Amino acid sequence: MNKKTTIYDIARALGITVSTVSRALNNVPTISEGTRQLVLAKAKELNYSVNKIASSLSSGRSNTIGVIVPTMQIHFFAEAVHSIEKELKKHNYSLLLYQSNESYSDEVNGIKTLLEAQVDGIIASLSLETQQITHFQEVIKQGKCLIIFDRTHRDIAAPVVKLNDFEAGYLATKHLIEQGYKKIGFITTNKEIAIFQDRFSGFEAALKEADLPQLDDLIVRGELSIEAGIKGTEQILQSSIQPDAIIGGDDFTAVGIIQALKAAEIAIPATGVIGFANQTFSSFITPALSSIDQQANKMGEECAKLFLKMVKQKNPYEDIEQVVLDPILIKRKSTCRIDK
Amino acid sequence: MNKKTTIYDIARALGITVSTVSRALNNVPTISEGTRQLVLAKAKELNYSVNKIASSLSSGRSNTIGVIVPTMQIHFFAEAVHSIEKELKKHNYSLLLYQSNESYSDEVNGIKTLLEAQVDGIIASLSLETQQITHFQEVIKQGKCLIIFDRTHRDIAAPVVKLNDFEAGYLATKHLIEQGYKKIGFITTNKEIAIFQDRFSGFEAALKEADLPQLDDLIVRGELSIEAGIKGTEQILQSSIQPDAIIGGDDFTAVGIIQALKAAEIAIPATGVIGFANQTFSSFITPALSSIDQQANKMGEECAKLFLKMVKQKNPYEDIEQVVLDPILIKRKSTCRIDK
DNA sequence: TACTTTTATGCAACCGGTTGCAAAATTGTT
DNA sequence: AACAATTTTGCAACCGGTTGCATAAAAGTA
Repeated sequence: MNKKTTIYDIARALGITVSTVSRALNNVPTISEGTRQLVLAKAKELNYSVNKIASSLSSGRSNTIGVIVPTMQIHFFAEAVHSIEKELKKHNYSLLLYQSNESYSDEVNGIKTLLEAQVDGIIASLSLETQQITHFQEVIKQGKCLIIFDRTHRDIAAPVVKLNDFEAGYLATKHLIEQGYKKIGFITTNKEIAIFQDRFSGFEAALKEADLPQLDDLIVRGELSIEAGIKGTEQILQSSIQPDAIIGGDDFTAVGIIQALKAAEIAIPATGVIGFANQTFSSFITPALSSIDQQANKMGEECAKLFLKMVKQKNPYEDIEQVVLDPILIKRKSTCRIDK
Repeated sequence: MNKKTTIYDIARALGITVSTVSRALNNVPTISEGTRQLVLAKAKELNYSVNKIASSLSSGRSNTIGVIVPTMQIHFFAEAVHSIEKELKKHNYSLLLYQSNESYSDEVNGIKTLLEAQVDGIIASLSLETQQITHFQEVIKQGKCLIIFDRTHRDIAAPVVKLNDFEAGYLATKHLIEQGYKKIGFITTNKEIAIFQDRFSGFEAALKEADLPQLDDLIVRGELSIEAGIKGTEQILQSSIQPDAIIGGDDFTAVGIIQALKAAEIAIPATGVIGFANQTFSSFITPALSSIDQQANKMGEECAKLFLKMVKQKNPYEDIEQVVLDPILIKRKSTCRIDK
């Protein structure tokens, strides 16, 4: 492979200047139609292809956006990244991907890397470990667009896209109550993460609204996983009160709940089970698991749109927008003992 | 935000040249320890951060790799990308992500975009539509490292990382035979994609080896999906021969098979079911689905390693390597009527 | 035809680093 | 102390575009 052709080659071949060539290639209005065509033709002839690196350096815009997510192994994030990429691609942005692997130091490093790469903006969801947020403030300080989604942090003065998790918890609980369940358990995480706390608050609110007691024996705080769902359910079943429904902090936990109930020969949906996230598998496990959809795609889309809007503004942090998506209740067998 | 500090600022502050600063920051051995320390200290003081764009332009290396996958919505690809990113990050490479969305023209565009971005290499898995491969040849022609994984194409003269899909089909079938299943059905795609064809060939080989007949009535070619699994199973059940096991072209199809068998009140694993991919959900549906693990993570890792190896060579296409991973049989309830 | 406007192009600096080669500074040798 | 060998640093070109400003060319007007 001989050296790649540059605008200098085109200019030389045509006996014009590189500035003219540059303008022709970028459809700058001040160029005459005639030369534009000449340049385009010659560019094609020489198999020219821009060097975006050079272009970025001189223009100061990289047309690249950085995305930091905990891990692509979590389907929700893969889905969100999918949508972000799909949306931004339409506007000629490329996506630099960085996984924090749920580690604070990796996340800090990710921000550093992306800033060094001169991204035009960063869309991020925080790692479970993250407490300090100076690295995010640095992004803002540099005047780059920053958007936080799903796993947010109240102290970051940047636009946010998230689910109304309170509403999610409320919806799930209210649905159970409407189905006649009264003694409702909840297996969730003991970590202080906003989304999980909010879900729980929604749960509490729905109970209060229906004048139902919150039964502490039915509430387990630990991990979120199939295993944790099983253990949690076993623990609940040993308490003096028998639950007639259990909410899983996420769908994996809910699967564990289902397995434990089956093992204990407790019928579902006589005893109801619901989870959060509406994972792919939720619809086809037995019984099909009711869940609250987290709208990963919509969230990714909104992030992308928000970025496109911000990047156009002189001062992106003028008024900080907050997009709160409504959760969607997906009713399936595991909670429907009345209708259906 | 005032302008970012550059090596010029550091040089000026220290009364030395930018070349010296550059060398100090890059740990070039020809620099004296004294000045290196001075530069590093001043860099920290001024909160300096490299501009990788500038660095890339002048050095000719972007330290970025492009990854093209059909879509992150497919868990296998998300998982592979996860591993690629994780592995390459260790070696200071960043990852530009591009989804072809199973579209040929998008894929072509992806290659173009990544080349323009001056990536040091591209790791790709082909879209279902792709027949022409000139865009990949362009990558090779430019001397950039190209690695194809999973969805490969015989005419691309680049290293490949893939699963031994023949072996996968063979393993699945042999396992069924060992479990005493004799009338084995297969629901697969009608598309001519190597991996699926290979799986089927493995199926045929295992049957032949065991002197079992290949029962055409039990073979359905169409789509791969839960729906297709259900439809396919219904079709098979209507044939004159009743199957005692059915293989799903992927785990989703296998889930459909399970659902259809349940609906027809046919017991599993009296009638066996096995799929391919070992999706997350496979282990916890009822009955737990046996499957062939596709080793997404391992595949990603191997791609990364292969790239790191190639990128060091003067002529990356000297001898083209091919990494073929062995599939792993995951035995679960859905096929284990003997032991366990 | 001469002069003003309005395009279209060229000039040249700039973006922020990297790197081969030469020159200067140090160190070593006798 | 003089000279050679070695280590450090500086010089300057280069990577491949972009863009504000000036100038040349084309078009419009009187």
